[in-house]
Amino acid sequence: MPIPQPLPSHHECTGAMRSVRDSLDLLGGKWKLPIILGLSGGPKRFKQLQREVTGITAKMLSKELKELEMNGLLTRQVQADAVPVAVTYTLAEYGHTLFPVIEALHAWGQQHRAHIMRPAPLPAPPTAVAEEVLA
Amino acid sequence: MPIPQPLPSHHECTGAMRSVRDSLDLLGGKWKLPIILGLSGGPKRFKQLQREVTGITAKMLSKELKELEMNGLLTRQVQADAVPVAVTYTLAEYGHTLFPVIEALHAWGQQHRAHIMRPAPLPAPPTAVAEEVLA
DNA sequence: CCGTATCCTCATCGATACTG
DNA sequence: CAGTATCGATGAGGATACGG
Repeated sequence: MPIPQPLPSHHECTGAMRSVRDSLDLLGGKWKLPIILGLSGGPKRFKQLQREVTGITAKMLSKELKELEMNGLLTRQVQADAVPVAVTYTLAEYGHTLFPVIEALHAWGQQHRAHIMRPAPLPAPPTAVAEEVLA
Repeated sequence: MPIPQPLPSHHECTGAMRSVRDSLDLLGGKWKLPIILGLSGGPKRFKQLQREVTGITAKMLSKELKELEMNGLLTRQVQADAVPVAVTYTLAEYGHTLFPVIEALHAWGQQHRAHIMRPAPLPAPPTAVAEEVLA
């Protein structure tokens, strides 16, 4: 089964906003990022992934994986010969292009939490800390 | 009225994810970014902003502005002497720290839309195009 | 003009049970 | 193991009307 790609049109958005909304649609929701982060540690089976992404139900995991696959962010391999069937999910090359985005969100979020706790005049702008995050 | 800052605990998230969720909570939803983008063009009045952010209702605009103010991203000035009252919203210095994040979302979203249309092997990674976006 | 109050709809997400 | 089916809760967001 090839990968169809439904994209919300966001016809109401003017150019710049549309791209931002596209990203948010894909990364938003409760589980997309946790799943991607989980897979960034290497290919995983369904159940394995469910254990890693704490709290997610089979229904949600299945649904989210389907969406991520449709967008080319991960690939799905079935070993039909095994009993019971084994399915492996792998973060696609293309999925790696999300890392800068995730890193930006991570850096700002981290900085913001500190900012809220002790409102300093001008806290240092976000710096690169992505690598160990995704390790 | 000073600015209280409620922060969802995300106690279920392990370190890295929590920061990402913090950011997504703040930028997620339908209107946060459009409002910030709208204010990036300079201070605006309530009605003015509502016209700029097409489709938003007074209720949502009011609610979102309150949240953004609580997080220190914008400031609210009231000219009580004017009739009728005039209220001006300004993107705070701190709000500017979001630009790199917005830029990352914008760049990836733009790249992704192209990627979906014509799946090239390795499209050029996101490049800097933030400044004119926010102009 | 600057909002708030009320009521409503709908998508998202969770719980549980079940199938191949 | 890898999901699907069904039902139900919750909250974001919209429509409309009204108050300061």
